[in-house]
Amino acid sequence: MLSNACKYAIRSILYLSIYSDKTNKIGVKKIAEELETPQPFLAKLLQQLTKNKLVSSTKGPNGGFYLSDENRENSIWDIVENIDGVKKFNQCFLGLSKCEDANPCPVHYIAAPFKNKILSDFRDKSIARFTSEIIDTNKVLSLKDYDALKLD
Amino acid sequence: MLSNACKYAIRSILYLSIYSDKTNKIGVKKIAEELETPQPFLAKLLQQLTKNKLVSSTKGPNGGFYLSDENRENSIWDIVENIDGVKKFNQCFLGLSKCEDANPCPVHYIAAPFKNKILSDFRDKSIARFTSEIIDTNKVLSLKDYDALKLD
DNA sequence: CAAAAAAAAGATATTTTTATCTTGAATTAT
DNA sequence: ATAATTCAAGATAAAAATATCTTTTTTTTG
Repeated sequence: MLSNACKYAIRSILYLSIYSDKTNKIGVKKIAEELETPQPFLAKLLQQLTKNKLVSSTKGPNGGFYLSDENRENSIWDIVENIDGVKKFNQCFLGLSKCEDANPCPVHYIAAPFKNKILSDFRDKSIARFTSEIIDTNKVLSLKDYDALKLD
Repeated sequence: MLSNACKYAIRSILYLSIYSDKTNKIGVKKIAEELETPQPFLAKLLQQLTKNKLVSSTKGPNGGFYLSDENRENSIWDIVENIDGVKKFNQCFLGLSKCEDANPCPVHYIAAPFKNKILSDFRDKSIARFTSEIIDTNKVLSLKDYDALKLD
């Protein structure tokens, strides 16, 4: 459904949303370690996300990546669009080119409600809101993170 | 969630379940045309499925692929296991290595019920039963197929 | 039996995804 | 200013998924 790249991107942004701000930037190395993702690959992703205004960055000592208030107004869906494109997400679970209510594949009525739920979760909430719900309901972004939150 | 290969395989077997039997075998060419899948790729897949007893075949004139009664006792899940393996299917929607109720990713409680529903649909029904439900509820396996069913 | 048909097998090719490496540019702290 | 730090950019590499091609084997029909 989502590529690795997209999963990394989503988790990175949520991570930055929780742990960074203008005065507390985080380097790729740290992010990659915390989320247990391949570092150079993540660097490329963050580069792309920065170019597309989903993430902010500054160079130099104490530089790194962070989410600005504007960045936090975006949605998870914006990330998906940016990395995978919407096409991939909308594809039929069994690969039919035009699976819909009128000519549903054998699992259409199971898959469609799920997709709609995910979609509204991804599209209708800002990163800011999404993040506060993560914190409120004790969700995790990585196993390392999980332990960290537990110890808080 | 499922690879193209796996989607092709599932649709092929359902197609064979509907349209073939011991006395009415269908060649790759026909199947690939009907399902709108790449022919040589599908040939390889059917070869593998045949070797693993999920599909039956005979060579020579009037030969081709078909589903035996034994083949129909398998489940869709058997196909998934055979082509993609279970790992892929069970992976966390956001890529966490151990996403579960105890340490859920941000969309775990949306994704998990969906996966369970699909899983029980795939695992707890025989191909035979799955197929009869497809016919009863007018599901489709391809757009060509859709038209064919409409005209029946 | 010969020829044709169709799958089986194995080799190869292409594309996409994932990942890494190297060099350059910007920023900041000293 | 300068050195250290960190991201940016571009090139390259490796792996996986997708797709094709060629040859062989089996079967059937004429």
